[in-house]
Amino acid sequence: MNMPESTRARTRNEKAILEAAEQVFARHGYRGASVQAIAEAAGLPKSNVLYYVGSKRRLYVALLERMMERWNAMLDDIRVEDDPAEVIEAFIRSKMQLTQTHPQGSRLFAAEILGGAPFLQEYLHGELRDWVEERARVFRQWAERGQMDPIDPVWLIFLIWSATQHYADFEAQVVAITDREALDDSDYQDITDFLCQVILKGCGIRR
Amino acid sequence: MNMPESTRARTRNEKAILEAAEQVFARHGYRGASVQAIAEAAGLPKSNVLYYVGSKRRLYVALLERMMERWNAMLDDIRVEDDPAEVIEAFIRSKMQLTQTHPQGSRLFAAEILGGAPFLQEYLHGELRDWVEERARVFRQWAERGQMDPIDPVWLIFLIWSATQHYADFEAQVVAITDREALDDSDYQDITDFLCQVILKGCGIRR
DNA sequence: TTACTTTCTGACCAAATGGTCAACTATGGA
DNA sequence: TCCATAGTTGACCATTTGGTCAGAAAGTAA
Repeated sequence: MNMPESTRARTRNEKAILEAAEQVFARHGYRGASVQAIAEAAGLPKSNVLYYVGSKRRLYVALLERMMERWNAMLDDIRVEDDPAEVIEAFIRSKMQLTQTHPQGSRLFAAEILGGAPFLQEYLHGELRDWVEERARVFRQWAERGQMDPIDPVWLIFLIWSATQHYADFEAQVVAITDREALDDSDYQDITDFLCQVILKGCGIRR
Repeated sequence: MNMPESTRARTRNEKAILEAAEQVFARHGYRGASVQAIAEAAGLPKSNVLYYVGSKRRLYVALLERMMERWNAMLDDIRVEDDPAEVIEAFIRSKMQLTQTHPQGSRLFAAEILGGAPFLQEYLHGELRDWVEERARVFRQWAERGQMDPIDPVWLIFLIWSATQHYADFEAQVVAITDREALDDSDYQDITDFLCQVILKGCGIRR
């Protein structure tokens, strides 16, 4: 990796800006975040941040897109012939891993939805909805075959999303109530195992 | 109710302000909300809003306190002799009702936690933590008696909180994916039944 | 009516907002 | 070396921010 100094600085700064911005946007939402605060968190002058990202709006959109990419990378295929237990467990585990590895991104996403998802309407109504319906179809077939209870698949997907997302979005609450400084790997292991157990059993899926 | 005009106007305006503020704070968080926007939503001049509430900060705190009162009103007592199925089902149902009747308040609360809960540290570490531990103790005894599976009670409480809260906080997502304009009473009935069924069964609670 | 209190509001303020720009300093290839 | 390009930044701008205040308006009680 023998890069010219200029591009090295560029990538370094861009990374610092994205990281800082994700933090600030997650904490305060789009309106509540200030370019000044982001610049300070990145250790750069405000003008320099704007030189790199163009505008606050574009920075925000770029972060949302990065998060959607991570999300999409998680969403693998599914077939009726697959084993329900395996698929749903893998689903819970990968969603939980996303939460654990990108809590800031999770919170950024949450803040966007909380605010009425003004930038994500298209994505939610398009790609994501299709993905949910595709899964739902398979879940219903599993239920018909008696491989799981006849529950509404969409509510099940929301249950998994909410239960996992919670540990990023409500981290402050979780940490306060469990009297920890932060959740560590073994906590996340425990929680993931707990969720797999309760949800699979709750849906009548044998494993 | 024959009130003098002055007090009638006062109560009317205060109500309008609280409602408008809950909406704006929920949508944009503390920093992102502007007194101007709240005033417009309440149909009053900004100066008038500040005349009533003193400051943005005090308005925000008053709203959080109102939400905590609603929350506390929901949290009833629990004893080891009670029936687990009944208690947990009632718990899920009352939490869901809070979500349904006060979605703005739910979102306000969520935004506060997302931002690191700067105004709620005390409450989370005090009252709420005590309440959770009290419940957890009883859950553990139920598990020992074989009335439910030996799961971590705190994760269970978080599961119920997250799964219910989700339908207020992520309403924009739910609405987009299910292609509705809004969730109605029968939707909430279905979801509540679904959650009771899956969670009770998932915890090995017979009913 | 009069006297007094409460409600209301436009004008105003210092500070912060997102964004522009001209001037400056690297950097890297010729 | 020289030059063009890229990176950097403080000064600056119009607008918005939360909040104050003087005084107008309206209600209340005698």
